[in-house]
Amino acid sequence: MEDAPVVLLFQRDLRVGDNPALTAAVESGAPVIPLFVLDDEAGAWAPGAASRWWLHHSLAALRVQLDALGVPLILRRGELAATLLDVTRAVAAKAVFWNRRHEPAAAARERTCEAELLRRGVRVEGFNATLLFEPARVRTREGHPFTVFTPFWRTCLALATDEAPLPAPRAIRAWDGALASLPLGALELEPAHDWAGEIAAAWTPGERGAHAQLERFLDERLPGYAAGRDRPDLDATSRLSPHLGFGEISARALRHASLAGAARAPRDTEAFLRQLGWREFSYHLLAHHPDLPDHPLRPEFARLPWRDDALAMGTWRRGKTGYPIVDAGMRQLWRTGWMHNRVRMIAASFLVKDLLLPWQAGERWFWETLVDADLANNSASWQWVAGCGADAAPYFRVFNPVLQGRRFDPDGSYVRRWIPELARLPDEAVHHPWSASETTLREAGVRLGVTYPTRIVDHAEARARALAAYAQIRDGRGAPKR
DNA sequence: TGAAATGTTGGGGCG
DNA sequence: ACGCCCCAACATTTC
Repeated sequence: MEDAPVVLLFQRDLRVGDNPALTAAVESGAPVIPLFVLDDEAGAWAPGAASRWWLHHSLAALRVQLDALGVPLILRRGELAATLLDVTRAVAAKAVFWNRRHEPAAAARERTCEAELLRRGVRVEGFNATLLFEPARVRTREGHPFTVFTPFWRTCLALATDEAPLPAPRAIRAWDGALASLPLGALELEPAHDWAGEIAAAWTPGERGAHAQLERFLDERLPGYAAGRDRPDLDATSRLSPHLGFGEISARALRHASLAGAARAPRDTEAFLRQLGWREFSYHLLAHHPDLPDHPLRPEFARLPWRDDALAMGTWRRGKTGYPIVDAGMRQLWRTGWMHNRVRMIAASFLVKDLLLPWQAGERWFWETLVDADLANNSASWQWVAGCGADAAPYFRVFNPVLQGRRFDPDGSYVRRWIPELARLPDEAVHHPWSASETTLREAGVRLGVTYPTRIVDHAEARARALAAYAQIRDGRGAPKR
């Protein structure tokens, strides 16, 4: 029994570098069996279509890396606890190592697994590989969870260290028994139709792709990041979010790498770390408010008179609202599985405020279509936009899609890229084609209502409607003011 | 990590 | 020369 193996359960940590559970498993001296379990019964927030596409390719990449280290990746499909019990029994494993997940449902599932495994005499060792600051670690002076970002992040920064990431193991001791694995295709993660064609061209899932992207970011984009990150026309963001989401690279490695250049570009480094901070804050909120994905943190928002308009919802999803910056974003999302963050805010504000459709509907669409869909980030951000979150934008803060477009896509190149039918409009008309003259439209080959939709709502009217809806709930009485 | 409405000020045109 | 008005430009308040 001396040579009983240990199982290494991969979750959202699909990497061999800076992987604490993997390092501990290797250092235990026992043979290591790497295992990934696809749990189709993982509940309402099981990965969406875009995430499943990414997961497929990330697992393929992980398998290649593990093969090079001398161990095969075992793939299974089924309920997590039952599968772990099956596997540990079949190989007589003495321990299971994993990096913890922090989503409440996933964490609860892990606790069940741990109890069941312990009951059968299998040791469990859990690690943190996902967050810089686990939710329980950061507290106000009163000992409460934070509800406001700025003091939260200040407290984190006071705790912060700059730990170097763990090196990848040079080799992993293989188990010499036989253990069946499903072929990757049997997980059925890839979409049936060719929806992913353009997504595939835009990304390289896997740990190597993640590090290549990080190097590009540090060299080319970190200088100027603070100012450029809001410009969807510039390709000035890190584009690391899906890699980070699947744990192909760790937040710790990102912090360490960006701090190495902090002296050269302190403001830009700080701005980048701050984005990691928002992710930490989202996990903090989710951990302390498990129903964050489904229910507004400010309960009165459940009484807001949201509309039920499937037609408008479809128009938004397909990028046919008639507001170019919104439509460009929604089309970028559908075609590449990603949308620039500034445009996410604009498109989200438009759904919630201009269309008065429930934020959960937008949250669900993003969940299905984003390759970087992350339960904490997605739900916290939608609540922020809707104004019902802990540290949310006030509800009356309504983005004007024309002004936002002009400010952040000044020559309209982002709009032109994703809405080619508007490409020939002059700069001053590209963000509001409805106010262009007949001549201008004709010369640009634009026929409103034919080649490009007429706008679904008038923003000024929609804004007034949203403010009126908000007024109904703000005093807690349900009666309109005045 | 807004925008619109409203208020204030000061320069210049003009009778 | 003077007062009046207009209206940018900027500041403040409100949604």
